[in-house]
Formats: sequence, structure tokens, C-alpha cells
Amino acid sequence: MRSLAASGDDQLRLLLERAGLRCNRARRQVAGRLRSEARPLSAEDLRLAEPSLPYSSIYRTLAALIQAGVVRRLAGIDGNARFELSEAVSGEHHHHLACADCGAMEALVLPAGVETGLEQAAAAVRRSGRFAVESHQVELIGRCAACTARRRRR
Amino acid sequence: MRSLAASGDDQLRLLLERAGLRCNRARRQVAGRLRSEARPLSAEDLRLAEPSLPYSSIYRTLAALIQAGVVRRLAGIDGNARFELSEAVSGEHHHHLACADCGAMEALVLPAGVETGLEQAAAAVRRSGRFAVESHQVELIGRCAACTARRRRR
DNA sequence: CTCCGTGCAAACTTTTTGCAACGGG
DNA sequence: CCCGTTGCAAAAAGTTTGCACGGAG
Repeated sequence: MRSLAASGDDQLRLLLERAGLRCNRARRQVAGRLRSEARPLSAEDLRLAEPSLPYSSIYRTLAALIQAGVVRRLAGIDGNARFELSEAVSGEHHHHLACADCGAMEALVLPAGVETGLEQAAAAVRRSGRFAVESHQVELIGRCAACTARRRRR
Repeated sequence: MRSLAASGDDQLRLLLERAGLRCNRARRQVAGRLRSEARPLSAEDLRLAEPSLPYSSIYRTLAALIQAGVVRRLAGIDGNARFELSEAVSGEHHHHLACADCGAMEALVLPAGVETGLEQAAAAVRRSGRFAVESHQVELIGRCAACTARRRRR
């Protein structure tokens, strides 16, 4: 546990330094929270989880982590941004389940066959010259367990 | 041409009336613009295309069209909402190319095999009870032709 | 004629920024 | 010590809403 956390912070420090950025409390806190929650968090989620950080620090910290390649920003279905560890840091290529009611997201790993199909489609578009495709993203949209239950109650 | 536009407006009127909403100039203008552009438009795109409509009317018109099932809202990669005709109205199931620089989106039809794979993945999640999946959405992210050219110029 | 919908202006929410104080390396 | 970073408060940007007038059915 201790050593895992330490190695996480070491990687964080390395990536930040590589980008000419410092490794300080706020950045460790935010990256650590994103690591432990293992799902995309909104600025509000982070604010509630780390009450010592004002919104301005949360957004600036996220900007620094994104610049360092530690974090990536996602467009939430509710119009609010969500943030999660980059693939390079999480070591996992995944997609998302997105709740149409509350906007919450969960990670989802797709079968290799689907990934291959998506890569081929991306390659075809790239070859067409129409668009310089760099990555892809899949969302399965519906209702999370909490919102399904809430809906049933009414 | 004339008859196509008329049939589009007839369908629009039908869907609006079915939802207890009126069919008027603003709604025809916005729906017509979304039909003719055939790509997701932001509120700003619509404002520029239809200068007679203030933002408040654009947003309220879009809300009405969404309620009537004519339009659907997408989360743009730049954090701004985009709007396009619903599958029921466009008659096409498609996905999107999204430009990481300017946020512009284009429609993209995926091979049937990929769609099948995605449907199977959705079904598996549904069966697990973890999430009530209702639809899916794929985005290929990269750089549009205009932004690729702009980038080269610098 | 009756409501629904519009336009304007103002409110709201989320995100960004200026500035002086602070702290990591 | 120096310069990057923080916290606060204020500003921006996008979106929503209250209210009185206007237009569709």
C-alpha cells in the first residue's frame, strides 16, 4: 500500500517535472483522488472530496495535470467536464458508461474485437484525409444503478 | 426540393403537435438549419446562421424541438453543447468525428460489424444489472481539415 | 380571442483570470 | 532566494429565466 502510493507519487513527480511543473500538495491530492476513485470526477466531486482546495485551485491543478499528461478531460453528458487519469498513468484503455440523469460516469473495458473495429474505422477516416483522427471514445448511455432505483421509487 | 422541404416541415409540425407544441417560424428555421447543415451545430453556430433569433429564442426553440423528439443534444468536446436532428428524423444512425482544436463535429457512419459489437457490449452491461444502457455513442477525436491546415501554417 | 411563444434584460452556473501573498526546490 | 503556485474575489462564457408583448390556432 505504502509502496504503491509512493510509486504513484514518484510517477506524478516525474511527469510534472518533465513538463517543468512542481509537485506539491494540491497536485498530489487531486491526482491521488482521481487514482482512488477510478471513475471520472467533476470539479464539484473534487471540491467536495478535497474541501481544502477552492475551485480556482482545483481547475488550475487540473490544468497542470493535463499539461503534464497525468489527467485527461472528458465532456460530461450533463455539460460539465469530468476528469480522469490519462491512459499513460492508469495503464488502461477504457471507455465509459454515462448516466443520462445525473451525469455520473463509470469506466468500461470493451472486447478486443470492438476495439479493433474502431481502430480500423479510424484508420479508414485517416486515409481519406478528411480528418486527422488521433483517438476514439465510446460511451454507453443510460441510467446508473442509483438513478434507476430513484426513478422506481417515484 | 420544394416538396422535400414541405415534407420536412410536415413531419416537424406533426412531431411538435404530438407533443402539444406549436409549429412556428423559429422552430422551422432552427430545424431547417439543422437539416441543411447535416452536422451538429452549437448555439453560436445557430445564432450566426439565424441572426434574427436571439440566444434565448435559440435555446428555448431547441428545448422545444428536443421535447418533441426532433433534435438531440450532444456534449461537445469543447464543453459547449451541439445539436443535431434525432435519428428518428434524420433516419440515420451515425456517430461523430470531433475536432480537438475547434470543437467542430461531423457525422460518421460506422461499419455494421462495429455497430453489432457495440450492441453486444451494451447488452452484456444491461444483463449485468450494473447500468441500464439505452444507447451508445462513438467519437473519433482528432483535427478537422481546417485546423490541420491552420496548424501547418504556423 | 386565448394561450403559447418571443424578445429583452437580468440571473445563474461553470470555468477562468488578476493580483498579492506563499512555499517548493 | 526565486519563480511557480495559491487563495480570494471578480470576470467571462454559456445557458436559463421573469416578464410583458406578439402571433398561431
